[in-house]
Amino acid sequence: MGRSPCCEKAHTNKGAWTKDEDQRLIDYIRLHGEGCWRTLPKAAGTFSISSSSSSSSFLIFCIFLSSILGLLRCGKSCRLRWINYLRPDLKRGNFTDDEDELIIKLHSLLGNKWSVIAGRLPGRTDNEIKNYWNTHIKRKLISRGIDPQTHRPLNEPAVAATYRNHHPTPNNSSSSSSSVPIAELPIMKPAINVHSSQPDEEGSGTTTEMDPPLPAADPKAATAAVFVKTEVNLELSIGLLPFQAEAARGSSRSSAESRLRQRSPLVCLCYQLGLENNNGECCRNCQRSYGWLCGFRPSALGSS
DNA sequence: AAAGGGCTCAACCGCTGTCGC
DNA sequence: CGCGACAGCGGTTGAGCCCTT
Repeated sequence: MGRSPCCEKAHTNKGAWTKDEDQRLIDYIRLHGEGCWRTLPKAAGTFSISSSSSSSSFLIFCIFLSSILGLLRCGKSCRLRWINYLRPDLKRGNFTDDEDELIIKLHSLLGNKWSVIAGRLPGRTDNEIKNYWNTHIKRKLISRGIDPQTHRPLNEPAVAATYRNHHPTPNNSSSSSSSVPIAELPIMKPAINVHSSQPDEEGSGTTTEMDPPLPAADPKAATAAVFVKTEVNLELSIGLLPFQAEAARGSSRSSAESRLRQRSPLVCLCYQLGLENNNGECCRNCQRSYGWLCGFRPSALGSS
């Protein structure tokens, strides 16, 4: 179950925004800046009604106000409208081929982390990229014979399929009994040069290389990418650790972490990046020498 | 010209993570 | 430590547009 809706549906406008509503929102944000989306609508002439705070007098006031203004939008709707449509730095128009390729490469690295991908494409929003992916790029990849989810050939050799059956991923969870040496497997080489350079000052977002690192303002996105000047082999193995084994370690972790642990199993990610760990350290969970991100939970890679 | 099927994209919904009390 | 409020994310929906018949 999620949280209760941020507004009472009966008292809010839905659907397309009018120019008047847009202008009201722009004026308010120009004056006060972004943030406090829940309180913004009231101040801007639209308003939200929290189900927890709607006293009857306030409700009557809201209804009275709405009859005058004819505007009712919840804060969430305001935020979305601003971010996806009204923001002055938005780039309008078609995606360029370079942007296409960058999106494809970023998606192959990050999956459906639209907000992180959008962070690498100045002037584009996560919603826009998500829509564009679903309507254009998916088809483009399929026409190239590439699976848009796995970024692997649609009718790839049986050997690789067999390997993945043995090493299931979220996109491929079936099982098989045969085994193939890792060395024989085709390696997904995105041929992306990931540089350890300075932040993207130009913000052009038009390069087909994934050269500049993610902006410092987006540290989680930075975590998700790899900043080493090399070609990256993104073969990835994921192993689930039993809770009991973890509990046996008897670690004294924070309550927040214990709460997190209740939600998701500990995942050992050993990135076979084609890079040996310089320090020669081993992952304590799987004993692989090239693991550098081990023993964290899937949410640790989250984008928000 | 009309019908209807497909496509696009703005907006909504449900959920998670974080923070403050 | 538990709970509620909030911001933000990704998936989904549906109105309107476009194209074909």
